[in-house]
Amino acid sequence: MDPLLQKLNAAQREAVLHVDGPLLILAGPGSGKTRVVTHRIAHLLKQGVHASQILALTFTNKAAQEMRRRVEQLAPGERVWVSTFHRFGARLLRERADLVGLGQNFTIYDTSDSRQTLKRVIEAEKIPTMHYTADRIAAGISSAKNKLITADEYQPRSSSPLSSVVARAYPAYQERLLASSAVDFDDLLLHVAKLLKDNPEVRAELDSRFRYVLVDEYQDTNRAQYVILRALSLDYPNLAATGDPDQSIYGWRGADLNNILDFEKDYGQAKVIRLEQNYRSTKAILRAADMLIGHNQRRKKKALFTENDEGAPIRLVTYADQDAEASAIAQQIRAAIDSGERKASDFAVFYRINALSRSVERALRAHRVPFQMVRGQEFYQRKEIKDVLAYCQLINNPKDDVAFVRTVNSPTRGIGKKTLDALNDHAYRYGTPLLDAAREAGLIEGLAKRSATKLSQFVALVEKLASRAAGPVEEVIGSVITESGYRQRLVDSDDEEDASRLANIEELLTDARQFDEESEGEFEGGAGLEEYLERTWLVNETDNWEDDSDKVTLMTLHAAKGLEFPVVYLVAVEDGILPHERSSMDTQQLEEERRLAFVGITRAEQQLQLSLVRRRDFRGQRRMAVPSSFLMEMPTAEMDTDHGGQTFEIDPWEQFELPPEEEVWTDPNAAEPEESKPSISAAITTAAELSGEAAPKPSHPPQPHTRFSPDDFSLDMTVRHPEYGLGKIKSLSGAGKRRAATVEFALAGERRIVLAHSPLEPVGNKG
DNA sequence: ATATCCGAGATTTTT
DNA sequence: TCTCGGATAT
Repeated sequence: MDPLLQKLNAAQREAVLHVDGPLLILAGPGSGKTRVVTHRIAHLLKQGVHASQILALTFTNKAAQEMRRRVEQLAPGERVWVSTFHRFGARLLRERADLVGLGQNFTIYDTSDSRQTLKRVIEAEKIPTMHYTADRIAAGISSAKNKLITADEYQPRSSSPLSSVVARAYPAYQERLLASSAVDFDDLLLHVAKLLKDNPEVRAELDSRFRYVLVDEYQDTNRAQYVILRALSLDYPNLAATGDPDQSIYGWRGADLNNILDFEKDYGQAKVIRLEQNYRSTKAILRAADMLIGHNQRRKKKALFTENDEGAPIRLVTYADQDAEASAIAQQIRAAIDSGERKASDFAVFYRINALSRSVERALRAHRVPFQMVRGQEFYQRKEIKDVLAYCQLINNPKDDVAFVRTVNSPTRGIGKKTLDALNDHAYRYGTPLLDAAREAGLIEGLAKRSATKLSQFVALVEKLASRAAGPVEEVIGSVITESGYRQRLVDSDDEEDASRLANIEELLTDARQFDEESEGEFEGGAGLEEYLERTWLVNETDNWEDDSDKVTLMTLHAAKGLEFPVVYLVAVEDGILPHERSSMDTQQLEEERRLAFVGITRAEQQLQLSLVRRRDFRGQRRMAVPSSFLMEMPTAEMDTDHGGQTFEIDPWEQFELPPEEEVWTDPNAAEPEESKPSISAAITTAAELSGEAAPKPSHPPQPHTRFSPDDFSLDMTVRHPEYGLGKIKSLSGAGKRRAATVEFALAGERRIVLAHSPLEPVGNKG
């Protein structure tokens, strides 16, 4: 038999052997998906398909690297294009930038660059924001872009005040991006999708060039990505999509689950293959995961199974508070390492929100357990790095306003806010980039002579630097930090923070040298500044997560996707955290939370511990925690609820009423737990109480003193809030003290308000 | 131009 | 409780 096919199960083999026509691989967790995809590429090559006809798209750099590495193993020397969606978009866009009105030297703005641009636009154009933050507006723009709605197509919905703000801001923002010859992350996809739609000959050419397109994590594609893939698979519909609807956790970023659910509808005669055998986890772990995800409606059913051992039962533990939770975990890990049973890198701790990492970090530190936290975007986000790179951006793309603003007074050159405001006004009035405006500084009214001179000096500096842009990147950056005075400023400073900044800049030089050396072989005379910049834009820190160092890994559930660990701890399996309170109102969002839990659980190979606490201090407030409703959807009866030799005798699932003085109260901004949901709570004797520690003091809500009782409010009623103004009640839930209303305010948008604790009052009619 | 003070707001974040 | 941004003071 073909050695390529050995060690593959029947379903995997079938997928690998598939050549022509659309293919959907539904790959359960740990089912050998990457192996199948890479083997399939190798098989295609063996069948005589040319490497240049194959395009493999992933979401992360890490995934792309891994895939490239494994293809190289199977088919050495073949140059298959494996890339992230965004990098692919950037490449294509550089070739055809003219078609969408960009220069080919366009800049890619990261999230904070684009946020800054939006703020300046709103300010300069005096766009009324109606109390919406730039972040909210940016999110609105982004979600429109994800849905492939362009600035001139965008229509506000009358039901959403935010959308009318977006309708004003979006075109202005987009115009400014274009004037700066810049794109944001979303544009990399939007422009490409639009380009393919509007230019049939380009589309046809690319469709035929990329005969075989493979996509990873298809469940996470948004509308723009869908359209791109579709455009590349019309004449040659050999699209192979790999994914798992049950692991779709980026709906909030625009991922559209329908893309994968409707694959067979979109691509006639699609072959669907299910990879259902799991090679990663024990039976006990897989069973719980499967049972949990079975509660989702929007999915494609899979019959997950494993030939692995039954394994240890899942542990389900309740601790007194988060410190007890964290130190117990740290202790367990410490003990396992000390006994030689495990090494640190065998462990991972997952949490729903970053804020929960604190206590775990502290405890691990206290127990001297080495750990690494996976936090995206560090190195390139550092101020000094961004500053220096901004000079490079400006050299590469003189229209880049963000780079201009960043560099113009850094190091300080006496160009302050006033100067910048005048310059900004001028630039917006004439629709020119800031650097061009600075060139004619002498002509700007309201600008002091001194300021104008300083601006001219800056322009001269930029021109001088630009004249050297063609050399090796290391030299370019070298002259930037010297000529700009940036290095000198840091050298002169006696702030120790600046010393480390200096070190970081030196590190950047090293990085650039490496880049020069690496690209030497690939391009004639090395790759240019632009390629270097593109790499800094599209690579992030998560890619640098060291999987070879012997440390415990701490990360959010989102970051955990695609990884696996022998032992996994999932903390704070509590109502309001997992599922997150912001998701509890909407079934689709709730299902996404369930998938998030599913992803977390299925990362575990041998052991899994789910934990929760009775009392959680969060945002300075103490709350009695309620076990996650997801726990009821898992086989808790077979789990091990024993904790550190101390047995909990009371059935954790016995329902009980909270004593009145310990009543959970909710702050006005927090969502109320669903009333219809059966409330479960752990009546467990905790270690703290056994050890005689005083019972937690009941916390007191601010005393409600309204003249109105919660029952005075009814549906559709018009109400007034001292802060948010007038609004209308859209829905009501809960009863008594917990009765809460969702109010649509004319100015402030939709808010959820717990009536007993709010100054909300009815207006006029009804009662 | 920098220090510092207050208030609001606070999921998740592949690129 | 903590952090970030805007406003104000020095």
